[in-house]
Amino acid sequence: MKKETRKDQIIKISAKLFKEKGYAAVTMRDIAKALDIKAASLYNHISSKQDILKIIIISIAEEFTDKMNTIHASEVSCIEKLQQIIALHIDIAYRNSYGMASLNNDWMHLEEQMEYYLELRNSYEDNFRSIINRGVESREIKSTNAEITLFSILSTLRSLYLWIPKKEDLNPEELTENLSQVLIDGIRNH
Amino acid sequence: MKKETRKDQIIKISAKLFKEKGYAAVTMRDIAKALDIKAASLYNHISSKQDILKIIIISIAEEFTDKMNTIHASEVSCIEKLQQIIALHIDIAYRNSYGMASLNNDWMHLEEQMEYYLELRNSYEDNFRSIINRGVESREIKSTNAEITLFSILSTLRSLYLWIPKKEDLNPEELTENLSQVLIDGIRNH
DNA sequence: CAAGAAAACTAACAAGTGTTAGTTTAAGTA
DNA sequence: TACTTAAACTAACACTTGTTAGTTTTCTTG
Repeated sequence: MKKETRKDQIIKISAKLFKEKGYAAVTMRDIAKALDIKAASLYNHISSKQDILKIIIISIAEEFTDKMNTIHASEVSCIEKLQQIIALHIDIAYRNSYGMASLNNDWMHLEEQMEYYLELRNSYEDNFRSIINRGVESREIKSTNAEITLFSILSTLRSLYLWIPKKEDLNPEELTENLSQVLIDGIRNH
Repeated sequence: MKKETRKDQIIKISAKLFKEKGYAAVTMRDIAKALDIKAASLYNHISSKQDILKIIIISIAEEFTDKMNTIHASEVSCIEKLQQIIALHIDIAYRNSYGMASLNNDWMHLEEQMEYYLELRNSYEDNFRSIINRGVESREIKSTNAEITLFSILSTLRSLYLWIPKKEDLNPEELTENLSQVLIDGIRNH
């Protein structure tokens, strides 16, 4: 375990500030003040404000895309794949809830990397859609409009970063279990 | 039906720009350019940039809170109340998807009105929670962690604004029907 | 300890920010 | 037509923005 470099600290504190106020509203002087240094000193470690955003967003997006590829390729039932996707989102949201905020809300401020980001995101969503469609074919999943199914699950998972930091009493395993229940089998009592 | 004033146009185009880039990244000159006038001319109609944001957010928040009060007080089953809430979100997202973006993402840039906004939001959420808890007591709703149930439904509904503009083929009634199905009874085929 | 590198500093820049003051033009009314 | 008001304009303001240049301090290592 390498120790935390100054650059790591900058990324971390920036992600926190970006979550609180959004990328555009955070200034280099805000970031510097949070680390108790001057704004110009940041440039010994990062090359621009854009650079900070890029590092935050692309690393998470790549992790999602990689792990989704693994899940998509694995030989388990569709329902089990969905459970693994839910666990993946919960895991990342626990480890990096600040970064998740930027991924969701600040990606439009990427410049050169925007295209690459959108490729990663589309790849992720295509795999997700493919899993659901496969599930409908094999009759594991109801044949309600598959896009609605995808939308509903994905928007819940994408919002986890807002919710997890407030509920520290719940451990990831329990949350994965309960959330899978709710998303897959609904809330109505029979 | 009063005709659209210049102020209405400013609010509308601002909401659109706020959705695309976020409140902080949109300048008064951006808004003016979209209306083909100069930035200073905006001040004949609104008193500040803050003022625009306040008008966008508070009007929607009040509508949600009002209508939620009505639903909460009505004499129908909990499941029916949930369906009405889903219909309410879909209705507003269809009518004002730009404003919904600001409500979700830019509320932290409210200043004097932030406190009031948070009151409205808390009132809304408390009513929502109360409906779910009532449903658990009456055994209409599963007794899985009620906070997870609330979170899951609410985050799907809050994301509708992102999704509705892309799926114009689907009408509101059909969407309400299908989304209720997914959120209440889940996606697993039995 | 000496030397080189890493990381902080001060000072400044050019561009862009929200907003105001004062003026001109267009629209509506008597 | 004359008058009033609404809504546009130009010009400027004080301040903030991301970033660079050049310098000094602190840390690391032989």
